[in-house]
Amino acid sequence: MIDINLIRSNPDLVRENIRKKFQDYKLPLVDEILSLDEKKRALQREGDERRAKRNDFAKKIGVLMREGKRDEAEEIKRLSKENNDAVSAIETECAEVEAQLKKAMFAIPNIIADDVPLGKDDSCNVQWNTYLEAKEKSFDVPYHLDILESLNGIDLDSARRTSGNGFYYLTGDVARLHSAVLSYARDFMIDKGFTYCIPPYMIRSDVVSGVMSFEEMDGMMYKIEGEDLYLIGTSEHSMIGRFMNTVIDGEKLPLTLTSYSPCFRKEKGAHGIEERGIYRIHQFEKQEMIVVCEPKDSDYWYEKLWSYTVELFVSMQIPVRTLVCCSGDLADLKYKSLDIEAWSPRQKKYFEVGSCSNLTDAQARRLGIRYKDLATGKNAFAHTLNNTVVAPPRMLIAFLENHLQADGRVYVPEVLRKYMGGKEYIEPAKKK
RNA sequence: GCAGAGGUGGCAGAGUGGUCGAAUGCGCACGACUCGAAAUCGUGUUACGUAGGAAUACGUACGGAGGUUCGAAUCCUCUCCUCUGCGCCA
Repeated sequence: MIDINLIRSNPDLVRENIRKKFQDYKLPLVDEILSLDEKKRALQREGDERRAKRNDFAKKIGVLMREGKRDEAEEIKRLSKENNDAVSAIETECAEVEAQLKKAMFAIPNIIADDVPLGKDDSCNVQWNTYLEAKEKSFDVPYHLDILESLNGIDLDSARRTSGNGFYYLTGDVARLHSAVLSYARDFMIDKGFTYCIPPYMIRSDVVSGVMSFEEMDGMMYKIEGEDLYLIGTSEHSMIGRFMNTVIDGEKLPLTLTSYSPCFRKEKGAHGIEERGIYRIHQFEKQEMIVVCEPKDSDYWYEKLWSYTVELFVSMQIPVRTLVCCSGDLADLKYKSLDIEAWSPRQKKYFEVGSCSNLTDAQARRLGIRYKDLATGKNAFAHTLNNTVVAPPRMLIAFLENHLQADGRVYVPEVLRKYMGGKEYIEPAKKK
């Protein structure tokens, strides 16, 4: 959500931003907002006057009652009642106007950064850089499920019986590798000075509706029956919800946090051959990074955040590239965003393993995340950023494909070995 | 889960229907005193919205949502949270 003052003072900038995002159908919203805003303020002025009157009447009645002037008090009571009817009429209308205004404001996209490339959809995203050489293998790399099976590392049949499609059992060294990657990623971020955090895995509906739209919620969130609780789709939900409607002491900024959580997603409407296996699933685990900072620092942290993920993947010897998200592919709350993609030697292309976003103050304004500015002593909206550190098991696809050897073994990079009992290779299961 | 107690400003803590945005204390800021400090004294010190250049004015907010009333921190209903005891349990 953007600052309404920006629409009041510079509606053309807001319109231009909407055009840049190829959302021309939203252009009428700007004028709609301006007129609703004016209407709301007029109603508020009128309501304030009426309420001032009500307070006045009430005081007078109090005085008259004490003095025992019953009749006069009754007369003012009658006037006050009339006035109160007007107050409730205005309040009802004002609430309606406010609801319309809020709805329209939610639809206005955040102002995007100047350096965001313009484009209609993800086909216009721009490769920024590559890290490590994306080498082709000397042999045909099998589909990740086949690699997992060759390692005796997955049981999808049982998972389908116990939980249905989109779930998995990871077993043996693969399960251990899964944990090893998360443990390594956790320690990696702690070494970068981030505070490790394990958040609630369920959140209330008011937090859910704060962090996402109704459509997103419907498509993603699992609800706990009989409770006002939802399983989180990412730890960002509970990590950002943590600061909802709070004022953070300016001295405590920036908050640099890294959180672990399982993530649960309905993934409504997901299908396709490349999604067979553990690419798109209902349950996965993720190490995330969250930064809450002063506005002047968010550009700095944005660059830091994505570079940490790159560094992490490189240290595990997995080639990655960075892909700058174009204007049309950028979610409405985002100022800028960059995907981290890992190399798939099987598909001979990169695929997404993480996403880094600077939301500037849009998310904070929506959720009421403020900080006390040290210099001015005033409260202001903070900037929020988030980025994936690593999210297995999807990330394991890249891992297995890149580290599979011709003999069927899977190489374990040095940095992970201490989490893998010192193993240098994961051995394939013996054929019967 | 059951029973009891409670949720008020940065903190502690009064206030049980009417000049209450809220006593008092602490903290904090500024000033006086002082060579300087402590102590003391004085002044100030919530947030959000609307109007205004500003001083300021008005409105809203006493966990949250509704209700009663001319008027609610105060009464009623629901709900959330905290504490104490009991129960249950990794």
